[in-house]
Amino acid sequence: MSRKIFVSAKEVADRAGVSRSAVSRTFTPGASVSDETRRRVTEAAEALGYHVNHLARGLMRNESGIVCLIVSEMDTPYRARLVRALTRQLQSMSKIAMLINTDRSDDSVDQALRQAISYRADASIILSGMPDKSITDLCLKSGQRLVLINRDEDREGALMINLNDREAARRAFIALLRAGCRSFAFANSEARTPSLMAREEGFCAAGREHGFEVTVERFGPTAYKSGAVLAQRLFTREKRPDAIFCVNDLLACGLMDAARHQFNLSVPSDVCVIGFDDIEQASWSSYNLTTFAQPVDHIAAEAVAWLDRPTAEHENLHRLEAELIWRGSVRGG
Amino acid sequence: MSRKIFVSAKEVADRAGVSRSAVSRTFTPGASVSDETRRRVTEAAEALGYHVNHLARGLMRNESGIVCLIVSEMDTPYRARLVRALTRQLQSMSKIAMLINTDRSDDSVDQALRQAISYRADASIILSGMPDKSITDLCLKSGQRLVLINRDEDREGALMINLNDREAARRAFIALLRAGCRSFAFANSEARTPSLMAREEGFCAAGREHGFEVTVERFGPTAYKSGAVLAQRLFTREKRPDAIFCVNDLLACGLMDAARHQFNLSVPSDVCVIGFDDIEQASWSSYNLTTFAQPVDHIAAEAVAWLDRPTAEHENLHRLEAELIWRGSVRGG
DNA sequence: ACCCGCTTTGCAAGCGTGTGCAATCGTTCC
DNA sequence: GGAACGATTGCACACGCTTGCAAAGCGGGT
Repeated sequence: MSRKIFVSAKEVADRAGVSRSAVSRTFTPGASVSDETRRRVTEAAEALGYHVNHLARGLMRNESGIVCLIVSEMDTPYRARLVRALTRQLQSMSKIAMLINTDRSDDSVDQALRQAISYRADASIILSGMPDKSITDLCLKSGQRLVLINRDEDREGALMINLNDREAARRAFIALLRAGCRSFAFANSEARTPSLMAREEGFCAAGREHGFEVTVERFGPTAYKSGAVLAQRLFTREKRPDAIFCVNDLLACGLMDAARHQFNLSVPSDVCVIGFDDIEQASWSSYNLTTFAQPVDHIAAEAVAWLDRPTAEHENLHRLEAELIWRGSVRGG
Repeated sequence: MSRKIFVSAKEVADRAGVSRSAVSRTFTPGASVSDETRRRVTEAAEALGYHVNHLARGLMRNESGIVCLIVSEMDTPYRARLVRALTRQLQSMSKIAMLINTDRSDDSVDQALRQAISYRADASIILSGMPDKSITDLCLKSGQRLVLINRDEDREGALMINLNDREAARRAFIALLRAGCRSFAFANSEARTPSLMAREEGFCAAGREHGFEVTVERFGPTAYKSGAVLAQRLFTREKRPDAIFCVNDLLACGLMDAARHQFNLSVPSDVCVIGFDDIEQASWSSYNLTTFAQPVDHIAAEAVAWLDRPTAEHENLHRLEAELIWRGSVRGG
């Protein structure tokens, strides 16, 4: 099949007139090599186009340098940005990202973790879906690090990075209340992910505390298209809401577009809208959406930094705050 | 550092009461194993949580199953979609994607290819940037497959998948001409990538053929924000264009938003706009942008399929057509 | 009873690397 | 001059796997 011929340390050693160990040591930081040998080795390596075989190195060192990113619908703006931030961070720590797409079925997160084990990844970072406990246990028992981002479910021994969704939802409600709104709605998808549900519950709870009923609608995937359907449902009620908190920005964009083009409502004068994620489109002037920014770079930095820290049983649940970005989709501000 | 303890074939063999070769063969499709042994091995493997070590397997087989995706600004809608399609395709051929981010400096695409070599990747797929010839030669000489997507520059031995940008640009011009436009402009970034320049040249050439001068403006990166600046430049000319072909959709969205909100122009009655890429936002009702769809799935499928085909020196330049998606940003249609 | 052919199995070599251990070499100190 | 010491270096084994090769098992035909 594939005839691949890479140059090995042996050949470099022969050309440099040293032993193979010398070559190995030259490429191992902190190993004992004289300047002269190092010079001759690097020269020979350069001439031959030698590159250390990371597969073999990983085999010996029991440390592959590979980190698996497990994610579905990775072309979603928020996910894509997170993946970008993670790869950048990983590379700056001289690790490398393996990207596993779990779009297909539901057990494919488990499949992905099996891949991670097969390639002896040092760690796996899960951005979507939730694996079975049996397989995460296997990972952890094998000594693999595990990071769950916005997954919310508990996994002893893994690092969990979650947003304070409830608190953000509460702040959203207060912002809308202060803007003079009196009829509140929450626009959700049917995904029922823990973090999405936390936003819904937080918003409803805040409503109750202030003596308001919150209308909740759920439909379809967490995407632009669902926004139109939710708009249809919300704006045809006898009591039209004047404040809508959307579970994320994509949905908010779809809802705003429907509100304007389909129901001739204007934002924010007829209805105030708040989103979540602060995707790039939220700042586009057609939307100018007030929303909560996920601290993407912060999340990525924290996840990656944790990989190199010695295991501490305690304190591996990080809860970060989402920052409210004021734009024009809410009155006042 | 990291104490990783994975179960090895030896342990499975011991538990199953067979030789280590037997377990290896059990996990090698097409190898000669009796049903009875296979059963006992799989059972033991299941119980122990055994997974073949792909690092070691790659070492022996001289085939790692790894394919590197080299890409910068991967959270851009078009790039993200391509990456998603590629990972899906690769996984369906039981290969795995390594994602290398080349956001940083300019030589980093060379660095990325060195990583690909270090991990003995079977192939590299380059979505952005252009590596030095010396390093691509090293890859090819080592037997690595190389795919360049929309890179346009020639590399003997690599698969090159390009769009017919000039032809698309020509069709864009004709579409605008038929819509009754008489004052044409091309909105470009300063990136000057070959494929972007081909769109510009194709559009200008078509204009000349029909006896029209085409105004060209270039500014900044190929992004939403640049659209506003280009709108500023174009709409403050004494002779305001009534037709603008934008080098991509992001830029077109920015330009349309500026046209509407800043210059009170309406699309398509005051100005017709065509974009390129058919990103998701192009179909959002705020934009409803007529644009050219890149055959993303087709590109991904072709790239991945080529990896398994025996080397054919000829015919490794594929030129695909972009499909014109008619929406509402051009009159008539 | 013997031989032939086929399937299955174990042995052992090898893939390219890291690293402990002992040997070598050059220096310094008494 | 000799001993002690630190810096280098080479040898050889280990990592976990695949696979060619030969041996073993087995059934059928003569």
